[in-house]
Amino acid sequence: MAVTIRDVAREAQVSVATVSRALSSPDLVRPATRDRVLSAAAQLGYQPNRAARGLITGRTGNLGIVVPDLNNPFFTGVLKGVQARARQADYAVFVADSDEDRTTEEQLVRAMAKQVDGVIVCSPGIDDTLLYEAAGITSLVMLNRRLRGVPAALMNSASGMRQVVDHLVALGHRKLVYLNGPRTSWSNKERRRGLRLATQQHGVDLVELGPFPPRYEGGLQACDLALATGPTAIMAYNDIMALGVLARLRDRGISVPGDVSVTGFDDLMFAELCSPPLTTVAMPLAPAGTLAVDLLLDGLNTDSADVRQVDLDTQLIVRATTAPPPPKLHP
Amino acid sequence: MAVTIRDVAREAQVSVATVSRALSSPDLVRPATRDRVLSAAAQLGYQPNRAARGLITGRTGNLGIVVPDLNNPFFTGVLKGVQARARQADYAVFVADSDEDRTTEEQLVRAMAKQVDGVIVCSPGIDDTLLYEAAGITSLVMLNRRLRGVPAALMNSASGMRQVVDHLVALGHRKLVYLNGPRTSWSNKERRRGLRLATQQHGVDLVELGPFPPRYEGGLQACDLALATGPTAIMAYNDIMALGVLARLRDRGISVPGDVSVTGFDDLMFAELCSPPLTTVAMPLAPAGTLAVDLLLDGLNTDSADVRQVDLDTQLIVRATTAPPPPKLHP
DNA sequence: CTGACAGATGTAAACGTTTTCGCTACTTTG
DNA sequence: CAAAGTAGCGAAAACGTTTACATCTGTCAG
Repeated sequence: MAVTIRDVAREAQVSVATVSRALSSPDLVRPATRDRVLSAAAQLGYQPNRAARGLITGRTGNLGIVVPDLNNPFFTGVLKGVQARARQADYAVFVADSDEDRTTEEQLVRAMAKQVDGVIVCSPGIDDTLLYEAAGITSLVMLNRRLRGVPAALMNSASGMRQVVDHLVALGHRKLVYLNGPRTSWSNKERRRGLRLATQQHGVDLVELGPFPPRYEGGLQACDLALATGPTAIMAYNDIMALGVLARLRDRGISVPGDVSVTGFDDLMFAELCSPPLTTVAMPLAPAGTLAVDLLLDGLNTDSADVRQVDLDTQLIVRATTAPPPPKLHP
Repeated sequence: MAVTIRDVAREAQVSVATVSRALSSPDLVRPATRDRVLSAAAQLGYQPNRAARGLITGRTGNLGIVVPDLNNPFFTGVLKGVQARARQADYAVFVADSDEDRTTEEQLVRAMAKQVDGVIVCSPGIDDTLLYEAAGITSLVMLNRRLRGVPAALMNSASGMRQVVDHLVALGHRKLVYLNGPRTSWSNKERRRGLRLATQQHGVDLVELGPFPPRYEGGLQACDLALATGPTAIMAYNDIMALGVLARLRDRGISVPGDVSVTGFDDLMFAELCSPPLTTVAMPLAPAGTLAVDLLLDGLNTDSADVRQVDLDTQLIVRATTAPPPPKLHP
């Protein structure tokens, strides 16, 4: 049926061992025979059977990524980076969607472990203990989550939040409110950390609300609570929530950024397209994806035991939802 | 290292053959021994090595999907369906992003072919001949594209477009303009087909413009051209273009839906969230994904040579961008 | 000239399954 | 009761690689 290494061997008048060597470690065979093998392989259109190779080497040439929701542009952004880098390294990518469910998430990692050389986990939710357990089965790289002894590709949310606060304070805002995302999320913790530091340093008021579901509806709900605290700027956990805030503000006839400023986080596509365009923090999604792959491959190829946790920079994108606060009515 | 079938055999006091049978064709072994094997396997945490199995069966237990752009929510919608159905059937999913590039698209299909039992192709761009060639290497299922002899999961765009026209005509619109997407796209052809039929039948005016790039910028550009033809309703090829149209209309101070109605296509997330919420056509994305997997598995398991091309229904979603046209100023 | 050594290649074992074939023991049938 | 089938199971071959080991040739040092 398919052309095997044996066919190439016959065509090139050598043994299968020589063919294998000529292809995988070329410096072990004489140049003349190597050329004969290579041209024979090319002529027959030979492609090694990865299953057979994997059976003996223990390597699959695959890697996996498990994400909570493929419909979330955040994750597809990193997936895109993962995909591209993996292809360069001649790896194939398994993708699994956990539907935000922790138990299936764990099942997925476990099921993948058998067929991949490593897996990238983008899971705000899943338990530490389960992750450590999974790390025992296969090599792991975490995305946006710090776990002792496990390599990680991190995006510097704290720095992004600091940039937001700096920006708002520079505009003259003194009463800020932050709408929390999920309590368990590492990203939310980081954002709060950056937030606390920056607001304390600037000596401005900060009210924290939530947690809210990081969704449009969460933004709608949070908006009214936020307004009740009388802020001049509302910082949402992410862009989708910010979109909900914007919608609710419009419904209530409150002008953005005239009466109140709004910021998001993530810089998803619609942040640029909504109206007014959203001031937000751009996350290095694709770079984080490629970095995650690099970390994974590093861990596989070098037997050094150093686990690297790399921080990537984030960048405030100023658009049209932030402006100086309105002048005080009763000075 | 890992627990193999031999370990299970020893534990259960049977031969490896019996273990294999107990797991893959349980009715071939006596219930008593089957139970012994199963409990031994469970106790040891045995998981079959898929590479070894694939080596002998010729099946990999994987399937692939190649999409033009992972950042496009349309494709992640179907990917999500694919992923879910594949998992139910105990298949793993390779995903590849071609970055809208035809040559890499072909390379990807070719590279995947070796490691999967079949691949789902969501490619408006790639050549027919290349696809037929690929179909020779592995089993193929097309998404939203009709190709003789190749199974396909199709979404009935024509019907969706008909629903749009019916809706607009019922509101009283008589001058419609359609903004074409890519000429080569099967979906665009289908939408035009439905459009032509419906407008002729209703006897209303239709102006076609374009093709435009199916993006936000395409919508901006198309909007001005559309207005110049004096329509009361603008139908965009897809939601993203419609978003551009809405933005441009707002900039020009034209009220939606007061002065002009706008419709999109696809019902992506932001269609519901933008303002005003967009009247559009919902596409069965996830169902199409699961259908594609079913078609693929059908083709693999049954040796019947019938190729099925299944149409899925689309559904008009009326939101706030459509209304009766403004009364004529000069009657 | 001999021994050792290096380079190039071949032989065969191994990887973990599935599956064909054959064997045994039992059941059915004439 | 003999012949023929059948159910249940084990032995071993096969899948397509990689790689440890063996073999062979030639070169070089002594």
